[in-house]
This record gives sequence, C-alpha cells and structure tokens, in this order.
Amino acid sequence: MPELPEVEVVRSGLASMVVGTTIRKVGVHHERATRRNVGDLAVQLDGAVIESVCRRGKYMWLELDRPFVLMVHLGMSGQIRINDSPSGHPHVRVDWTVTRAGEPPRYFEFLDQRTFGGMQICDRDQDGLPVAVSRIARDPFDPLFDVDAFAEMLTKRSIEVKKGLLDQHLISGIGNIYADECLWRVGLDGRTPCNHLDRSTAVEIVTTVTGVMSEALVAGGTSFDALYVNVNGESGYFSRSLAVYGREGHPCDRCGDPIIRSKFMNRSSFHCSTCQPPWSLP
DNA sequence: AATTAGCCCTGATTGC
DNA sequence: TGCAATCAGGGCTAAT
Repeated sequence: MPELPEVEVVRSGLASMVVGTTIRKVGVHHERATRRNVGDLAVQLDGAVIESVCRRGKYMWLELDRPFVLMVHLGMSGQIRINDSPSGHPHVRVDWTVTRAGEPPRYFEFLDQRTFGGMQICDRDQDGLPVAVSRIARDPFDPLFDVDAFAEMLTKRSIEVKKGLLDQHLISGIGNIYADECLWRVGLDGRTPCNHLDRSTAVEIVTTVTGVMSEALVAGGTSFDALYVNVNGESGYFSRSLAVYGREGHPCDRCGDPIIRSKFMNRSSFHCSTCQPPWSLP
C-alpha cells in the first residue's frame, strides 16, 4: 500500500528513466484509471515531452511541455513499470511508448489490480500548482513544511490523533501503516483527541513519523502483498522492520506484551495496549 | 469550514 | 467442490 516513501521511490526511479522522453501511442485499457478524461487522455498526451516528475504526499505528477500536467495516484495497488517490451499483464490500465532520440523505444505501464489509483490531465492553479493537489497539505519532506505551525494547528482539532495523521488536508503522505508505527514509537493511543495533546507531544509526533518514513525511504519502500513494486519491478523490504502493523498477537518489541488489532475508521489498527495505554478523560 | 458515512474495486482467503 | 462472505483501505462525494 503505497504511502509517501513508496511513492517517492517510484517518483525518483521514474524520473531517472523518463525525463526527456516523448510520450507516444498512449493506450487506455480501463476507464476508471483515467478518471475524468477517459476519451481524450491519449490525444492530449500524444507527443508530450516529460520534463520532470514531482510529488506532494502520495500524489505524483509528470511535468510536460504542455500547459497541463499528468497527475498520478497509485491508490492501493498501483504500480509503474518501464519495460523493454509490453508485458501483456492483465492489470495494465494505461500504457505508452517511451521514446528518446537515438535509443530503442521502451514501454511505460501503469498497473493497478484494485483500480483505486489512476491518472488524469490536470490544470494548474494561480500558483502553478496542479489543482488536484492545491488543497492537499505539504508533506513532512517538503522544504516548506512548518513543524511548529502543524503542531499548533493539530492541537486545536477535536478529532482523534490517528485521524488527524491520516487527513491529507492537514499533513500529507501518511497512511495507515506509518500512522500506527509512529503512534507506537511515541507511546500514544491513536484515539486520543488532538486538542488534549501538549504542543511538545504534537511536535514529537511529526518528527517521529518523519523519522519512520525516512527509514522506509532508505530501505526502498514497504511491501506487504507484493502489489507494490517499484519502477524497476523490485519489491521493497522495509516491512520486515515494522513494529506493530500487521503483527497481531506478536510480542511488542519494547515490552513483550501481545500486539492488539482493533477497528478504527472502518480499517485495522495495531497497537500495544501496554506501551500505548488507552486514552481516557483526565 | 469541520466532520462523517458510504461508495468504489478485485484477488486471496475463509466459511459453510 | 462450489459458492458466498470477508478482507485489504485511500480518496472522493454527498450529507449534516
């Protein structure tokens, strides 16, 4: 399940392989994958030159020699592969040829089993930012991300802290996995209301989640079910290092008590009930 | 503006 | 064996 580190691995890998190439022969093989512009994606992209690959949180986009960008979201199961020949894989949703003068053509493939991901032509707002991300908050790796401002804003919210970490309008890039890992490291119950946190605790939360994601980025991304593959088709391996996520019943690395699985926001959460004691009204 | 519920989707797994 | 229910879950939309 790609979160910020996995998307960044894809972004940097993709950038190293396709910047300066021309997009041709775009094929759309699944309507949902192109969202709003099903019909004309191929027409608009044909002949475009990729100038750079950018990212905010879990959103990634290709800057083109066009007024618009191509926004890409990997969703739950999206992958991008660059191959020397078409793979013929049944999950290929969009593909095109990658051409550069003096080089043999290669093949860009966007694969997505669960079709929660996709790509679309996206205009820019007044600041030049793609409109699809103009309301998405900066992520912690953004040079302009303001830790203190985020901490202050967070402590004013009434929502539970895990919900705050997952809200891409407050801070972007964090998903279910890194939220749980962060809360375990801090020793905090994810159901604690944000407005009951000290400012210093809020700062600790954001520095911790940044640390967890930095480690994952170094490791090359996390993979659980082999659905995530980076741009070269290699699986990540940081999942071996996870302390709580997916480890129901296993002993906590810190205290040895079993990891508890529970439902939160209609999805699974994992925590240690000893290291992360239940929050209650003071 | 803040918050919440429902929906989208398919392959692996589990249950009867 | 076969069919159905369950699960994975981020983000979009509508409703409050």
